[in-house]
Amino acid sequence: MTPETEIVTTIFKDLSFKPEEIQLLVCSFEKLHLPKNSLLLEADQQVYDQYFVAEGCLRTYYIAPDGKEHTVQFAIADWWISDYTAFFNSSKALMHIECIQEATLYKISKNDMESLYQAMPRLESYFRKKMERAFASFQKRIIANLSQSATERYLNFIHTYPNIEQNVKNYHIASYLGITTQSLSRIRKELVQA
Amino acid sequence: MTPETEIVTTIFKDLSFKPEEIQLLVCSFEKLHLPKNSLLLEADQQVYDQYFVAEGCLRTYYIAPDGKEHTVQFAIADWWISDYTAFFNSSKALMHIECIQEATLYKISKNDMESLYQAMPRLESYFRKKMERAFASFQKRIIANLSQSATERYLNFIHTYPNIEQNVKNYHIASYLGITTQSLSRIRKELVQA
DNA sequence: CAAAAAAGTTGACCTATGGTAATAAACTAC
DNA sequence: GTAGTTTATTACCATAGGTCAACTTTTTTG
Repeated sequence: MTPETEIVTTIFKDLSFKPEEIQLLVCSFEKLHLPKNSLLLEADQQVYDQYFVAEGCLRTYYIAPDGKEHTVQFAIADWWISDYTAFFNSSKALMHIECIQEATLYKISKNDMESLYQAMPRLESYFRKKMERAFASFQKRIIANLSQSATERYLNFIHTYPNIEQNVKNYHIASYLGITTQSLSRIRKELVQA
Repeated sequence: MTPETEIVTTIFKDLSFKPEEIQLLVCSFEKLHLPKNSLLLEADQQVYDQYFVAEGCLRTYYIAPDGKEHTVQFAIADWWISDYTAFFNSSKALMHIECIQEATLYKISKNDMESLYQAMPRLESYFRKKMERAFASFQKRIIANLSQSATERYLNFIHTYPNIEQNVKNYHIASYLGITTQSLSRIRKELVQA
């Protein structure tokens, strides 16, 4: 396996490709390394790309007018990350993306994605299904936010994403759950005592 | 225009089709009428279908273990509705779908959808893009739930969905916003006074 | 149109979570 | 290993929104 084809087998584990397809895929992606605490994207920037996380941990967060941060998404190995609202509309980012753990990413532009879809319809199927799963999990999160207490949401989070919990600070988790770090701290204390 | 092709031009306004494609589409959809207050879907039922709303108003809601209802989605003309988590996974519904205003729907099964995607890849593009927009709007809702007060979310709702507001009860809106009817009532009172 | 049912409002009180601030603990870097 | 910085905890008070219960208004139905 050449270093180039590594990209393809890493990102599209479940698919197989003809040599010329591999060539096309390899040309569409760009590998990049990101140090801890760096910003991959800032609000108001034009969003051309989405990123596949090969290694590391990142988060997408929104800064409200009052200055408070709200984490919308974490991403660890095998996840995709971007400001998707902006990416899909080719518009400017509302959110920031921060590297939480030193990361290796594969970047691809929206234009190149669309070309790949044209060239390989089964790729479009693949991403449509990914999109469907992402949609379903966001829907679950909305339900959770509407129906559960902060304690329930926290338990649910550490149960569902144990690999993320290990990589991120408690204040990242708090901002994902929609509570303050102080509240999370109280919740954690109660859980230890119980 | 025959009554059959009406389905196609209603649902896929932006696309054009060959006669044999229209035939295929027409065979895949089933038209149905739904009276006000009826249930289109109940939790625990197997979900095979999604529905295009030609007319009327429906809502998808989740009933939490404590018995409280949480509205996840409204749908008016031109929207699609289902329990998508269950539809995508061909699993059992977590949610209920209720007809709020007498409705005309076009129903299609997941299997038929997949066949259509095979036969017409541009249909898959069409739905992938729809999915992307739905994903983006759910993301915005998560951000709103995390960062805004109940009053802000209410104002945002009536501004964004004036056509829905007219069709639904206040307690539907409250359950969509994640507050009680009493709180919504207080919020409305304050807004009138201000 | 009258009665019944459903929806919406209001008030008194309660609770989960937020805000501020001080402190402690855990990392980081020299 | 110590100083400095970042992160987490704790305490005390404030507040948005929830709960319960009564009441009013609107809608539905015969």
